[in-house]
Amino acid sequence: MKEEPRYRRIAEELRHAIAEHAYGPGGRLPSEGALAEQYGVSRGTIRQALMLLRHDGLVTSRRGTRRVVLDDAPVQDFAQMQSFARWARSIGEVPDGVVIRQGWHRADDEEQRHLRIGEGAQVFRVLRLRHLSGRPAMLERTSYPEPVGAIVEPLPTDTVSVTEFLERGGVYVADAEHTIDLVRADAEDAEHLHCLAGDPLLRERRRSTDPAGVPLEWSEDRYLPGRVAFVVHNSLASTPLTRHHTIPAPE
Amino acid sequence: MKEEPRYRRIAEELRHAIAEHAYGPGGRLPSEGALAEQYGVSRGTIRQALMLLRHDGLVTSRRGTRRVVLDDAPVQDFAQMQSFARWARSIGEVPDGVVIRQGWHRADDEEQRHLRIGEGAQVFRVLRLRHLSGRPAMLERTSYPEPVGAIVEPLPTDTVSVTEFLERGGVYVADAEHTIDLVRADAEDAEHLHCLAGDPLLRERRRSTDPAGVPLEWSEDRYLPGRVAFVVHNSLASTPLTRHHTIPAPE
DNA sequence: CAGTGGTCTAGACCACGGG
DNA sequence: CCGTGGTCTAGACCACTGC
Repeated sequence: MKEEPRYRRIAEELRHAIAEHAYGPGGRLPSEGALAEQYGVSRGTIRQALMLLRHDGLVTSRRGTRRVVLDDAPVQDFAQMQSFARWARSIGEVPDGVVIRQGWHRADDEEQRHLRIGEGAQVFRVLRLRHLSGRPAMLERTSYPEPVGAIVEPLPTDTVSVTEFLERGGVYVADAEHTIDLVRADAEDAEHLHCLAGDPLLRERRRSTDPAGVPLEWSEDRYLPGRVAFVVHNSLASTPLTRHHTIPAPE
Repeated sequence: MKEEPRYRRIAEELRHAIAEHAYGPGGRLPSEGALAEQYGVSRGTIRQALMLLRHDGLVTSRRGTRRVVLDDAPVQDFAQMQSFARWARSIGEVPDGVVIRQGWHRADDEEQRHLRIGEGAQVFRVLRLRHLSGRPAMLERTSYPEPVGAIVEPLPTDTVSVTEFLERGGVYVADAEHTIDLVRADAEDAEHLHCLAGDPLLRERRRSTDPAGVPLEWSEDRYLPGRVAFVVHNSLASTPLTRHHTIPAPE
């Protein structure tokens, strides 16, 4: 069992206090000094905890006044964003996953670029259909570089959570970059998602990396519209969301 | 003129050094101690600077080894994400905006909730069409609460950047929450974006707040597909991106 | 004006990675 | 084992808000 650092545990306590409306919404948090005394830690540690809440958009912070509690609490952690199965369970749905096709291939240009691998390298491609409580929700095309692919390959095709299995194998995701846009269903999408070719889908392309910055997967996920939305919090303190121009592809 | 804090200026310098491939990609940054000495500041200040780069996904960080430079540099700041005009200029396009309709109304339920205002309150609604280098790109339906609406109302209808005007009026955005999903064009969308009713559009709903957490605007922006994508960086260190379940609306 | 959060310092100890 | 970043402390001064 790992011991979480002090500031994370404090942040967790404050999260719960806020969720139970101990202060607001619109209410004011105690001052940093008061919290430091209350928890028996230094002000610096309290500030680390509050920084976490700030990045999640749970509290404001400005010089001169106490922090103000915002009403909306987007309570979701990195693990839930990273794993379809975990996310589904957290919203009370039953996740499900079926491999439609998988195999080793020579990496194409896009895979070489996103997985940062050389020209001759092999990747393990998996086409997987995801259900939410029995209904098709998303079609996932994932490419794994050699070492990760070797771990994924022997998995049963109805494995619900690949992420959780990889973690047991010591593969941890630390960072992910997501690109969200819109795409039209191709014949394969249509077949598995039970829609028509040409129907619009919400697309999330994702590259996940380990703590050392080494790419672990490159995935293109296509969601049926109307069942899922992506929420991002952006602020002066940290700006993880950017808008990108895309060249109209000739397709 | 405002003096930027030391750690922000250092982060800026490191950003440039990285952009000019002084270390990588894949290279290692100097140790925190070395940087502290080099810049003549304490290690804590260096850590603040590096934290900024980490949140943007520019460098890794793990105990035991030096930080590693990642190759992709998403160089875009909060101001560019917040303002269509600024963003357009930063990618070398000419922004343009035309008000199609505007006026005061009683806030509906959604506006009351998102702008955190009472039942009788008035909002100023603006329907604005945005161009990128002359071609329609996005249709924007924004609601401003009373005080902000009063500032926006007298603006000429071809004002390119409302955000920049508001800043000159002392209205600063500090936080924004974005929800991204897919929607079908209605008759009005189709007319102004030159597409067909029913065509899919990329939708970004946004609430912006000031440093005190007071809502400044609630907006629903609909983008023509293929010209824009949203990019988010997510990590164990901060998780601003979440996936949300939406109830299939009967509309 | 007093109280707040923002910045910064100069230390300390520890957990972890890699040789 | 050494060097690294992660955590934490106990101070200090300043900028800003709100009374």
